[in-house]
Amino acid sequence: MPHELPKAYDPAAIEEHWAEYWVRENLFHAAAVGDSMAQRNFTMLLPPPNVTGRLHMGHMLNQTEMDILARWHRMRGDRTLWVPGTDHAGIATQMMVERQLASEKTSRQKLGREAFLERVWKWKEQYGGAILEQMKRLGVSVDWSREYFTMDAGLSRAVREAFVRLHEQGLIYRGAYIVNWCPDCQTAISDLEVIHEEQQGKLYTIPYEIVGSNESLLVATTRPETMFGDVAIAVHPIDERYRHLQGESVRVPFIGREIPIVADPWVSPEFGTGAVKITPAHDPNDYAVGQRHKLQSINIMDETAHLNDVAGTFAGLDRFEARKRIVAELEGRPGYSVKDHSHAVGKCDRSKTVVEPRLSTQWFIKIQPLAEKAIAAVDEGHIRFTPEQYRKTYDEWMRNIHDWCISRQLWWGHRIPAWHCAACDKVTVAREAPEACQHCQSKAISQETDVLDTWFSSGLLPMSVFGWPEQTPDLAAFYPTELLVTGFDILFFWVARMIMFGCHFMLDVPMPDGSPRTLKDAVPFREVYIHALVRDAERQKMSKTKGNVIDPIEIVKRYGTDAVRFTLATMASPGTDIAFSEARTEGYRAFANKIWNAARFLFMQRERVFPAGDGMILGSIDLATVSRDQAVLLPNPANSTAPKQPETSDESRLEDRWILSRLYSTANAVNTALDAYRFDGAAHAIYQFFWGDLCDWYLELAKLRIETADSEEERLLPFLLFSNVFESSLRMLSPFMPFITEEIWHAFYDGRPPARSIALMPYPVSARKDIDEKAEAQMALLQSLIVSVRAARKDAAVPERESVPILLRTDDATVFEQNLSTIQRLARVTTLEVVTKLPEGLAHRATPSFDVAVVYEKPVDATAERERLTKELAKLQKEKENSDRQLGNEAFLAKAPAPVVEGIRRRNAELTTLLDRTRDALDGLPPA
RNA sequence: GGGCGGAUAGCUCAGUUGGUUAGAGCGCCUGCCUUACAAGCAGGAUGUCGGGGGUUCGAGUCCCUCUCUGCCCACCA
Repeated sequence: MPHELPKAYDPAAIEEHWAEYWVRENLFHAAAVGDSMAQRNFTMLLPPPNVTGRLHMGHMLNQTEMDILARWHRMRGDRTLWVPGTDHAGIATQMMVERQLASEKTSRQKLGREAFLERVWKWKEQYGGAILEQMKRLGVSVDWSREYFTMDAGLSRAVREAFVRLHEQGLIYRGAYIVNWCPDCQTAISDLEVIHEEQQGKLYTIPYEIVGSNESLLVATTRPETMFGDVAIAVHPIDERYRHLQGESVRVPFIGREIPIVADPWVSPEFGTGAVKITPAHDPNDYAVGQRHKLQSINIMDETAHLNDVAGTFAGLDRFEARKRIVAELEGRPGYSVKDHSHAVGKCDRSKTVVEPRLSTQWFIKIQPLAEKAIAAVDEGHIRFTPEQYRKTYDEWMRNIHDWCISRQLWWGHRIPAWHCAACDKVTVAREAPEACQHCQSKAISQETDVLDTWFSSGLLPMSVFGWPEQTPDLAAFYPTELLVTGFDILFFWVARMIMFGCHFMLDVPMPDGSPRTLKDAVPFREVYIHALVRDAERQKMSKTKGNVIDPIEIVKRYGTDAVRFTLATMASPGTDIAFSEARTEGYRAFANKIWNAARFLFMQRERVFPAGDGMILGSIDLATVSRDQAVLLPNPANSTAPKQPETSDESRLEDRWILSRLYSTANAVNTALDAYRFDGAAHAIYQFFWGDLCDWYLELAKLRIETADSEEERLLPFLLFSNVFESSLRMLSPFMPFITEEIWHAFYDGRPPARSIALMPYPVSARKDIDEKAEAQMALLQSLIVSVRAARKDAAVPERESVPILLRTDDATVFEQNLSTIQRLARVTTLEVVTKLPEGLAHRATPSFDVAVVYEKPVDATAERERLTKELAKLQKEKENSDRQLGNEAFLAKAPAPVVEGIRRRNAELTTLLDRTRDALDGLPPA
């Protein structure tokens, strides 16, 4: 039974089936062993989505790009591995579960650490897979057998190993420093997690009473509530205004503590009053000043940013409430003033709470030694960025890097493998829980309660997913990965950290052949492709608060995954954000529909050419690996009784040679574009070829040839050729539109496909010899004539179905005479007569190579024609003038390369002809 | 404060190392239900390439400058 496609293309009806099929067949599994060593690797890591995540448009763009590349590489024969997984997302997940607990009128504190963690794991099991399920629906060609979670046993072991090694190497230290504290999340966060927002605030000038004087020193601050932590007032050493006060003291308002006036060059005399309050426990600059002057630090707030007892009567107040009260009480004091002041405020990336700089004991990575290798890796070209500008961004950041605060006061995450001793107060860092303190052997030890920053574990992924620190076959086979595709938003969070960790740890792992590893092979990936942001159709950033978030699954339901993928691919030009437009998607659904219907045409013709019942199956004639001439001659492997195929030669029809040449040109364009991550270029080339060349021209011609054929042979050739080109096109399209191509491809082979999936077939490639420039040029001429005739017919208002004679004036009519039947069929022409002069009054078109007129009794609309020709004439004249000017320019003739001059000469000659003909035609019109 | 982008047709965007007539999709106009497809076919209109200056035989493309706009980084209270 020949395979039937339903009349209407319905993505919903086919996509789910194939999505499941690909997973079930484990189609995209890559083995670490067994493959030929000659094979090239193509390995990528999926940027792990948060377990709390739902798929958004950014994911879909990222995954579409990765999937196109993965499928393309796989079809080109590379050993392709794409590893999926999810991230435990410390803060996000903990907050999610805490919210759930709150709705049950309980809290993590009430549950206790252990019960809470159990609860999070339960939550993870229940909801954590949602995003992966969504990915499965999108059909991404990942290796599901290698799916990981960042808190899996193996990956957790890698985290401990990395921590312990860094500690042993003296690159991890613990101490009290000013950190970014989020009072809402109640944990320290890294610099990267703080987002600075310009804000309209106030600058308060506050009088501090000078000890032993009636006068006051005026101090400007944006944060009056921190005054209780003041330990000094600083002025610039050479500031004349305050020189006499250096060494004196002032009293902190409200609490009356005496603090010294110190001189420090960090103070800028121009700002505010030139006198700065120093609050080491709550400001990084002040902390530095405090260190220089050996001042103490006074912490005035608790974890929730409420003032503590130091604040006297203000104790217990929230920091902002305290500010209000303080300001109210200062109101009216002599010297006190307020003015507007705009400044950047740091907020917690997750909770949007204003970050409180706070002195606290945390764990840090001494980052400089890691950064140096990471800088070298990129400098020496072991890692390439696309677009290239990100290399600079990366470099800039890496060179100005600060130590990384890696401890978080959370429960969900990798608990720091350090044990505090109650006896000697020292810390034991170990891979596994120790029996006793390594310093004093006391058994009174307890594990550090802090967990690690989530990015610590994700930074290790390129190693840990392959089994590091074990030297596994996977690690040997797949490290380093080839490519990382990601958004710029996690360039520092993730990309930079992976590079630092990879370059640091992997140097110690020998190469598979036992030789020592150098930086070149220690890098976690060789290329980084940074993609754009997906915005809404109005170029607005998508956000929940704006309510303009586009749910990819919704869009996919309406238009099909293939159409959405194709939309993203065509719009993905590097460096520019994507304004996602449904109108565009609608257009590409139409494209999918076009493919669908071309397939239906093919299958209907197959029944006609090979009447039902003879079991005729088309062979897989692989145009990718055979030359143009062989393509048509290949025997059909599926049926030895296949009719003898007609021979092709130079006398074969123009359109046949042309469509093959176009197929190869397109394969070339697509491969070149994908090599440079130009998804847009690749998608456009395929679109143009499939619709513009194959369907609009070749299919139309083939259809007419099959219908009017006199013999079996005449019918067979266009059909087989169309069939082959179509099958090649499916393979070419497959990475972009995996679903529809899979469906049609299986139908094409009528249930007996040469492989389990089109995704396992070879990708079309081409060589220069496959491209027939002569055929492409001749066909272009022929197309130009047909289009001209159609246009002239329209001018003359010839009814669509009526055929008319045409008159042609040309120097060389060979191509037209050889392809008369093509012209007759596609332009509805009866006879073609070559003349030396066109009669006046007929609808006509002029081109550089020919003049053509349609013979039709109805006269042309003289007014409309005059208008058109006048406009045309003006345009030609302008171009002619330009061209004349250039050719009259000695400097141009002398300096411009010969081909350019030649081109302009040729064009100038054409213009002369065109101008003459257009003038003639205009003169030939009846007077207005 | 430092750095990086963007400005091309009504809309969203391409435009390779400067080189002949600046392109695509959508939208728009006209005519067609031609048995693969009206999610279609055929034909058509549309641009002082943000402003100004410069380099060059030649600039959408290179340089300077201005205007508008987006983003990243940053410890000035």
